Amino acid sequence: MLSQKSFMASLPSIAVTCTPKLDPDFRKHPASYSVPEKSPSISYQKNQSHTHLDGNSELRSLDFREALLLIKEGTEIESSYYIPLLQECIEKNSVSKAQIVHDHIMKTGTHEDLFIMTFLINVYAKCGTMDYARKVFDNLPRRNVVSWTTLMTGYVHNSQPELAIQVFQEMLEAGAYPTNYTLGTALNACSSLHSVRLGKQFHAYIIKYQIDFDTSVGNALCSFYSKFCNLGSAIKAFQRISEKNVISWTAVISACGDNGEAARGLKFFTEMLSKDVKPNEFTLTSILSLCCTTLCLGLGAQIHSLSSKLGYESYLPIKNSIMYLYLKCGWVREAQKLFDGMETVSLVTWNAMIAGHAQVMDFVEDDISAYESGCEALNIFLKLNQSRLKPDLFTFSSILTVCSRMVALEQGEQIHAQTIKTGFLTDVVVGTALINMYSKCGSIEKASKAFVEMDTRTMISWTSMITGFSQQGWSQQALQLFEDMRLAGVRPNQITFVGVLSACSQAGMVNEALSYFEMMQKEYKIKPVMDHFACLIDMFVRLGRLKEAFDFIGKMDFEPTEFIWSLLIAGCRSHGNLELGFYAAEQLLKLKPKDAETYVLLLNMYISAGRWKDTSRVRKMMKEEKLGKLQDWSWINIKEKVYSFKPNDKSHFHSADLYTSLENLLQQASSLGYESLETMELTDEDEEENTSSSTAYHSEKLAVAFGLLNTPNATPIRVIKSVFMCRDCHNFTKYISLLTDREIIIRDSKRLHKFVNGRCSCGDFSGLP
DNA sequence: CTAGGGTTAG
Repeated sequence: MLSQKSFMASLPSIAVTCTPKLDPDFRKHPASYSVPEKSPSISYQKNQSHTHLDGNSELRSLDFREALLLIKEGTEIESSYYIPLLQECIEKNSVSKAQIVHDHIMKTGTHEDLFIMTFLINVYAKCGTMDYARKVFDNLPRRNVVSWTTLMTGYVHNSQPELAIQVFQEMLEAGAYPTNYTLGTALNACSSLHSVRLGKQFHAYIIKYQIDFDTSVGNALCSFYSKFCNLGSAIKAFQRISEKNVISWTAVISACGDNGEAARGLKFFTEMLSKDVKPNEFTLTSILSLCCTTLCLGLGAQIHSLSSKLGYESYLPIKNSIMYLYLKCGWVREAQKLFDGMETVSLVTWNAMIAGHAQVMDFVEDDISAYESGCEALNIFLKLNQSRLKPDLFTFSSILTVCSRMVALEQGEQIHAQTIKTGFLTDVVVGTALINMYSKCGSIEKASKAFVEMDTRTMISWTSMITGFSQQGWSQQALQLFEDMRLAGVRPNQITFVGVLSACSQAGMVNEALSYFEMMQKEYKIKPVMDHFACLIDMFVRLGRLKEAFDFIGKMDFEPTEFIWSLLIAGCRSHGNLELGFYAAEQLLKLKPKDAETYVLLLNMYISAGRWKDTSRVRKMMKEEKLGKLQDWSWINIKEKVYSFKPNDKSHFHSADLYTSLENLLQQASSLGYESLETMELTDEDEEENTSSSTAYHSEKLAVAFGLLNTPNATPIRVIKSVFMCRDCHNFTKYISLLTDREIIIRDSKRLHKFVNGRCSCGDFSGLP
């Protein structure tokens, strides 16, 4: 590994020994690489193969050899004869073909030709065989800056940026001058090396020799700064380019996209069009990627038709982006159709499908559809594993997220094993996704182990672990970890503080919560958002300090959301402050909530207070807002099979046993002091089944009972529920955990609940209806 | 030299 120091030491010497002028010949370099317009006769095969030889490689390789036979071995020939053949090697990614040509070149004496040999280096590099590329380079009769640069580029593309920098040094020592291309490649090496310092040195050098106006230098600078999240410098570098080409525009557009400024990227795109710069396939994919982050389906469709017009219709990255855009916008069927119709797919295609379904899980209205999307993602992952392609770090981070959202521990553990085998666990994003998988499945110890075993951690890794501790009710550990994070010099963000404040809230640590709230604003200059206030209000409500909670709402400099009022209402209900509760309910109704759960909360409050006028008013509003009934479903995953339950579900095998065991549990719990609260009407009125039965069971009770009957003793039970848990079920589940000595993990639409020994990790969240 | 796919939230 090359140390940065050695390069820094050598920089001044370039400054002294190099003339400010660039190598006068470098500008000829790109032109001489293109195929001559009048190609020699043997090049006809290339075109032919494009039209109808697809899938007939045997015939093709015969032609390839015949082409070489046309030239007598030993006769010196022009390098341009080899170019089409070598280009074919690149297209086919064929090292063996390259070796045949290479052999021929040696025998005909063409190896004296520096141009053809440099091209050969390029071929081996593109095929991923840097050892061969290096050998060709080492045996070159002479070297020029182009051959040095080609070798460097090869190392950068093959993830060996340190060797690229080393070659740069060798080049300087050999007395060659860097060109704009060399410097561009060097900058790319710095990006891959994650070395801002080294890159800035190159920038200084570039400024010194006043070549920042150069197109390829400027392009490289733009993407270099973009990769280090310095969008301002990236844009500056772009603006200094005197002759901006498509690549410059594409670079600045993707810089905006990569740094979360999609709208700005789109502005550059319109500016580019107004200057009559024609977008190429790279530009179009960048724009489509912006559409994905901004969910601009309409623009995406326009770009789609534009790309067809420009002839990039069948270009795979564009197809992948369109498919991903469809998924992200919820057009699952259209995406699936596109996927099914693709004759060639890449790993990116699979990954986009999996990641897309993971996103669909996150935004679909009901958890039932979310669960189905998750199953679909797992199926796609299974199919990918059966294909010739192998999952990579992108696949693993997405699929682990799917497992965490599905609370699918068994699948998650298998994937964990796979990440170890394939070596992808060393990737920090995969590692972070693993932490989340374990913590969302209620295995906080394993999450913590995964965290400890990481080589490097990002801010998100720390945040995930802090949030994980907090969600499991391990407030002390969460706060301790936050202090460790600060000591490690990692800067927390908004989301980190959500975790910290929620930890304080659960532990009822009012003073700590308020001081962290202040620290966030004063020390880290982070503006509090709704989630931070929600944590604090939740804290006061839990403590029964409703007045303070209410006063805090007044301190916010924005309008309270549905969630804030819901917290207060649920709190007022459990602490018996009806007056404040009704007031909050009026405020909430003014907002015309869009969330069916909120209405059900209100409905139940009014029903239990006997306020029939208000009850019918709320029902009317629900109809006006076109909100359907809540569907109470629960799922449990046992031995990779999924069982789903509706309330009072009797459709399962041995369901009589299920109800008997629930009755038993109910009796035992009652003897320990459990009192059934009035059961919340989750599914709203008109359900005769509910009203006729004296003991109505919400779906999670059935799923838990099913789990108890069908898993060995002491096995944790993991259930997902489509709507929020009601207080009665929450309370009853505490007793079940105590009576059966089991861990019961229930993830509802709002939170994670882990019941152990009669207690829940949510610390009796105040938002329980 | 430029592109498509990944991790954190009440």
